[in-house]
Amino acid sequence: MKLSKSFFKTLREVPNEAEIPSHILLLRAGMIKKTAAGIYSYMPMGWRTVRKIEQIVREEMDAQGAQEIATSVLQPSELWEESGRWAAYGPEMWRVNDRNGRPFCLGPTAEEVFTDIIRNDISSHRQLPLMLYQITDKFRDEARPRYGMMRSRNFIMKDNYSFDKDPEGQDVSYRKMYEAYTNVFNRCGLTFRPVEADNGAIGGTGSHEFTALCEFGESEIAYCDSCDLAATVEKAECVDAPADTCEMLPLEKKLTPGTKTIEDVSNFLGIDQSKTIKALLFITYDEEGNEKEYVAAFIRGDRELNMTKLVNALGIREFDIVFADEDAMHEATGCVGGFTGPMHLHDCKIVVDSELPGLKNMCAGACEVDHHYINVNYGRDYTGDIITDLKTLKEGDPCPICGKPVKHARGVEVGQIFKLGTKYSVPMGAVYKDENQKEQPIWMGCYGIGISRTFQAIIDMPRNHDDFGIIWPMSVAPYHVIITQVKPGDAAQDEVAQKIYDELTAAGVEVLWDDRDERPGVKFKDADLIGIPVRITVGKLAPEGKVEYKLRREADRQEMTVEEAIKASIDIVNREKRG
RNA sequence: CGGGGUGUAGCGCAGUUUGGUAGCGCAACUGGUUUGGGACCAGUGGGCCGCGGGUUCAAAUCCUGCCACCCCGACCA
Repeated sequence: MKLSKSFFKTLREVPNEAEIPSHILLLRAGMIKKTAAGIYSYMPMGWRTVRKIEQIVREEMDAQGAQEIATSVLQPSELWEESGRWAAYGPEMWRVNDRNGRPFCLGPTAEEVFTDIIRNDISSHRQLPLMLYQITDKFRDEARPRYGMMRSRNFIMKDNYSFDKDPEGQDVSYRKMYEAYTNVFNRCGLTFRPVEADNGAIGGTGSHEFTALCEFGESEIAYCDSCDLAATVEKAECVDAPADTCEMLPLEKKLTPGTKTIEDVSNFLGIDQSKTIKALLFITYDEEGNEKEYVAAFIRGDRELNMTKLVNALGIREFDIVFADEDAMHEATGCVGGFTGPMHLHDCKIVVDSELPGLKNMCAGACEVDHHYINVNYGRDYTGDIITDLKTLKEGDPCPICGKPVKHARGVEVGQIFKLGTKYSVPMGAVYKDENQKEQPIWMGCYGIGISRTFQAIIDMPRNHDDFGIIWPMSVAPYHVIITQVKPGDAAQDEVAQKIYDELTAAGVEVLWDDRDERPGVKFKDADLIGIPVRITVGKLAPEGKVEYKLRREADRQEMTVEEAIKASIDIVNREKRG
């Protein structure tokens, strides 16, 4: 491709819509353009990279026996009514009506459509297992699109669905996808970790998130250098503090004026925050949105509550619980803002963190203004309706597997895999006949890769950009080699550049030829900005049959003969293009 | 959805306080000189000043309603 003929434009200045390096570089390099908030268009150079990522995904999916299909972005509401998700999905779903007023949505995902597709055609155990996938636009009306393609409202997603006879088959499919995803992200040049994740709204019984580590990520993960621990912070288990072995002391009420926070009361009484019990009050709602019950959660004063764990313990949906105004709840439950404790509460479900029963002689609110109890003990002074781990695993806390201090990292979720069980097949009637002619529900898995998010996440890796621009890994670079011709029209240079272009192209190398009538500085800056891995400069050495060879990732430049440069290019491209 | 901010040429911005009919840099176009790390000179084109309503002889500027976009948070995977 000759750059002079390409629809191509770079920006010298930073567009004010962009905040983080990867988004700035995508815009400056002319790879994408914004069409509306969270909605982007891909320009030729950017689209080439997207297609390369898709190709890597296709190769890895096909290698695991998955077959590609394509479904419409428009999905009828009936299918979602069947699974129960038309009501459950909420405002994130783009809903549209056809001319007769029939409701449709722009697909945010496609469990229902795929289940519908297979349910009529799968009837025998002989047809299983089966895996189908697609790479299509997905739509989610995000409350707050952000960071370019990291959180957008319209994005490209590879989604696939596995259909198996039983849980064992489901596990096999799941492991295949785990492997495929690991290969995909390695080939794309991402630094990532597969981490255990919560199943969330999708449901099911097991999940991993593939998180690309980067500073601006929205996911927080906990991991351990000494063992295999890697989990989202929501999912990570927490080790209970060791149980106290001391004797229970007599309960005592203390006057603690104005000490509404844990910090205040621990300072006032001169005790450590880890000897206090913190109360958090909530109101939950049923599926119709009516108030259901009051919930009081208790946790050690220096811990942080993990909402996901609380929601799972209560068996409710995440958006059916809100923080409560404790003072307003006084009449109903006896709690008192800032002084609520586990004693004297009524008409209120009490959830106690799993380590509290082992901790002796704690300090807790007395449900009375300006008073706390000391020497509060589980069993003797209070009990809970549910006892479960409610803690957020914090950096430096002991690892739940090996006990060493855990680390935290931020990252972007580029893929997630789920075991769905029969969550969709049962309500939607996706069944097969087993060897004994008995009808059985199909066991499903679903697996997603955010293609457009991966596209940006690659750039966000520190190794894939610098002050001058993008540094694409060979596997996803829009072109492998850029020929920077210093003076187009110069006979010797024209001849050398043409020869390199022809020979590399013939060898299967993708070449961008900068033949623009620009000053050399402009061409060098643009070549660095768009991040082509290999640059061959054809300039004043052309009459001697020599060129300059430089890798984007490395600082040094080498003078080479034309033949040497061609060979070096072919070698490195063949070595690295698979990723 | 709550808080904050911004909308002026393709991009980055000034002008708004104190109303007087729009400007700078980059980019584009023409001509010339240049040519190995974002050149220089001369010239040219390009604006519903986010949109609507109001005040005024006169509005980018003042008042008012709306919209869009960005950031923080809530929410979401």
